[in-house]
Amino acid sequence: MKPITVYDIAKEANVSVATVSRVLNNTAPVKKATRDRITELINKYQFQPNALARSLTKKETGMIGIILPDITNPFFPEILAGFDKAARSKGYTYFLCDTVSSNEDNTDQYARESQYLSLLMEKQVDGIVMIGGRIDLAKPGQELTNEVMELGKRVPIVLVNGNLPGAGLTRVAADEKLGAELATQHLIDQGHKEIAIIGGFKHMSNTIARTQGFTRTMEKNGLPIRKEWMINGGFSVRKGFRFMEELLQGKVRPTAVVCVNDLIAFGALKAATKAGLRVPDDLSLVGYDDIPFASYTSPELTTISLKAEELGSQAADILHKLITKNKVPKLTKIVPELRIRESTAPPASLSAN
Amino acid sequence: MKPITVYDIAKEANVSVATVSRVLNNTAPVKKATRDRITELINKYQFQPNALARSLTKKETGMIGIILPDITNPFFPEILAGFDKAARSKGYTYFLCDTVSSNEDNTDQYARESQYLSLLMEKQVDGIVMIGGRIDLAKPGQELTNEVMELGKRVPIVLVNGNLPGAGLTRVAADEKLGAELATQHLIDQGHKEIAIIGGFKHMSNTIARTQGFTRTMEKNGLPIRKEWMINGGFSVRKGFRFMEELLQGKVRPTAVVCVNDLIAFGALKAATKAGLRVPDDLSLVGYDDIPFASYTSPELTTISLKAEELGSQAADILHKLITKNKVPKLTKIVPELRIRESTAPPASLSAN
DNA sequence: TCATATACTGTAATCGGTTTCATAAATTGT
DNA sequence: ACAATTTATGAAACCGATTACAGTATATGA
Repeated sequence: MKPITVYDIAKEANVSVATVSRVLNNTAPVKKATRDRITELINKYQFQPNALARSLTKKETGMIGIILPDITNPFFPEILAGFDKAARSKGYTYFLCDTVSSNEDNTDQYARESQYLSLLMEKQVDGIVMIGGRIDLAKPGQELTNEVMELGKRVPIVLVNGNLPGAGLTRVAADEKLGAELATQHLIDQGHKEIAIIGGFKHMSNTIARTQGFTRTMEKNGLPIRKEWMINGGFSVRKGFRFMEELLQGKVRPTAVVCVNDLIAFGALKAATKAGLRVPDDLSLVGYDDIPFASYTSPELTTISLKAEELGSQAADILHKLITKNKVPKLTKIVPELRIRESTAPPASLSAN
Repeated sequence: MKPITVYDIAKEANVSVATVSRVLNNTAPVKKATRDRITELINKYQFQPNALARSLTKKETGMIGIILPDITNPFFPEILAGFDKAARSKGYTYFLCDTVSSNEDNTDQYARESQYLSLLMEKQVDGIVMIGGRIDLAKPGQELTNEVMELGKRVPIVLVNGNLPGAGLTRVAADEKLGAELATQHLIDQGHKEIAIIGGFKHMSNTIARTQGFTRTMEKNGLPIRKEWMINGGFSVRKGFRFMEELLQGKVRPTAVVCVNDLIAFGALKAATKAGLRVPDDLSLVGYDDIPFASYTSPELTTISLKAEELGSQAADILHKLITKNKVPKLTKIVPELRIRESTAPPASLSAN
């Protein structure tokens, strides 16, 4: 029951393997009669050339690797969907490498990235996409940077929504700061003055950028920023719940809060609801990321779309260009969009007027 | 800048490639001095053996393929997380093959499955996992069945949550009917008598099983089933919204509804909320799947956990056994669990008593 | 008609490993 | 001290394709 090979086909067709290979790849003219005879055999035996053997000589595998933190976080499947579509249309298949969700102790995400990186090299992938993880760090360790940088010399790498300062790698990224500015300005435009921002980790670049966008917009509008209204320490619904509780315990309460991501916003929504507040009547909430679930809640969540699909498809396009030795910009910025839904409204003080 | 090979190492170490291979795989004794010399060179050059070449002779790649409909549907990432963990611990890397989310016209999901199937064969994967798609059909076409069945003879295949009757393939599946029974009985236990069921497609096996569980439980409890309270035609939030609207327009309204999946439940929740109903006070809702979001809404959704992670990890374990020629049961059933949260309560008529 | 392309095909090398077989060297047992 | 193992290593075949090179047959042109 051995799988059949070009040799089997060649023998039965009374030609050499070279000729079989020629009709397989249409790489040189073959007499019609011969070609027909061969194609017929190929169909008869459902012959499929062994991709390993082919890749070994061709030095290209049509495989790429995508490394991301946690497929269970709904933001990533969105990116992946965009990536998948674009990658496939170009003939690539990809390995999914999740560095967190399969990790019980959660302690060595970066080690896991390294493992995957070298695994992918062994598998001879044509390119690698990295999303999140070490590239999300505000100040990644130099070793980590070097490791990826070295690899970048051997195989095309695209960084999505992150950076390794100094590594000089090609990136595709949402304009995080702009997104936060959009969110904050939207609240201000509605009349809010007492605005808080919650969620994220202060050692992560996206948190920093988003916070910066918030701060800058507040300042630009001459609004005060209260330190106790800037809470971080996580990205989860549970954390969002806690942060909001904390906010609600304060003597003065904000009338609106910018959440560093949608999950935090959901947690905040729950906490607010539980405390008897009505969103958006008593409190406005803006999320960030626009995961699909954002439009499933009631009220539907006003949020910032990072256009995850586009992020993914751009990553694939750019990686492809890199692989085919085309020139690409060092940084492709995706501009985020405000998605106004139901969780934001003018503050009660205003509507009471 | 060519990548270095065993030959390079061999030459510099003054040994033959065979010896290098030996220390690489620990497959035969090598004199300590020689071994040290070689390992040192391996480290020096950061040598990584080419997996293509290795796989070509070894006839095993350590790669598996996982085919699923839509990574954007939060149920699948859960499965994937479980799968990932188990698969990796056994040394596998996997190709993610999404048959829907990257598909604009959505018309040829099955064709896509076929393409992926043959692609995976070319890539010489050690095994394949299929989730959803054609295996979810109540009565899949014979051609589809045959195709997969034939493939099953050449490479191990595990079907997750689905079936191809007659193909005799190994399966891992949640007990769909039991899940629906649990959900329905829970509502009945709370005192509900007027119960509807919404969502799904009646040509799909899971919908059929879930509906059957519902029907059977209602009958067992001597409760009537109204035909107009059984609505299907989709799995999305949008559809759930519509179905619930439809339900609410009827002269008689149910006091509880079983939703064929969580997304439908979210839609139903929105529609109910919009109509001024309070869940669970005025209406109880049970979901199905227990996707992560289920506990993010308020009220949190009572639902049936199919234990997606376990489904995934079992699939990986079983596939591994198949690959390593171990015996496995034809069908591994995962028993679902009722997760009681906040969307169910006794009907108003009762609490009014 | 003869020189020159062009069409068609085969031989053998190659990709980068693993593995069988053979052989030499070092141990062991008695 | 010598046969019998065991250790250590190399030469070469092999996995299943692609492809450079070479050669023959046919076609085209002057």
